[in-house]
Amino acid sequence: MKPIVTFIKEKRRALKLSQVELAFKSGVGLRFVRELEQGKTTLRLDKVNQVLALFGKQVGITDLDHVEEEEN
Amino acid sequence: MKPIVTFIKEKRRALKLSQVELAFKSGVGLRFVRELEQGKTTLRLDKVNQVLALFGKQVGITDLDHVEEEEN
DNA sequence: TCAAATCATACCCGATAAGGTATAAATATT
DNA sequence: AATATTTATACCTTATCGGGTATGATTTGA
Repeated sequence: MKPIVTFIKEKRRALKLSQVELAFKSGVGLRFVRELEQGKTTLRLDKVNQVLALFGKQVGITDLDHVEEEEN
Repeated sequence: MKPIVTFIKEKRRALKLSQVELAFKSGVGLRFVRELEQGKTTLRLDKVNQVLALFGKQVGITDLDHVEEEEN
């Protein structure tokens, strides 16, 4: 399972968006996008979803990665 | 995809835990467990993970449910 | 190599999440 | 039915998230 952090970074760059643009398009603050991409763990769920929605994703339940199988 | 809310409620009851016990075992406040099970969307990510960890789960990326296929 | 764009870090402020607790409502147990 | 357990609602306080912004670092590209 790919961490949210890396998913967002990859997806954003794939779409050639800057953090500023991503912030604007998703309606969150720039600060938030930065903290998000830097792996801050105390973010608010709804804000994270707000960003993920831009990529057709949302937060959901996944297995706890102990050893980690990969995919995607 | 099962919403986090329902997953937690189901899992907790399956393990015959009260909200109080769940709160204690996961190390979050009782209030948090309540708000979590009532679908509050502004919760902090790390706290949600703290609870999910008890069930071997964590928060991750899932598809946005438009029409919703079921499973599980 | 220099300039421009992008990103990281740090500060302040207002809003609110989280915890604690108390009480009421609802469920379960006897 | 009466009681005990569990859950919901409400109030208060503290800590901090999120936004804004400014500055410095890093990356990109001309």
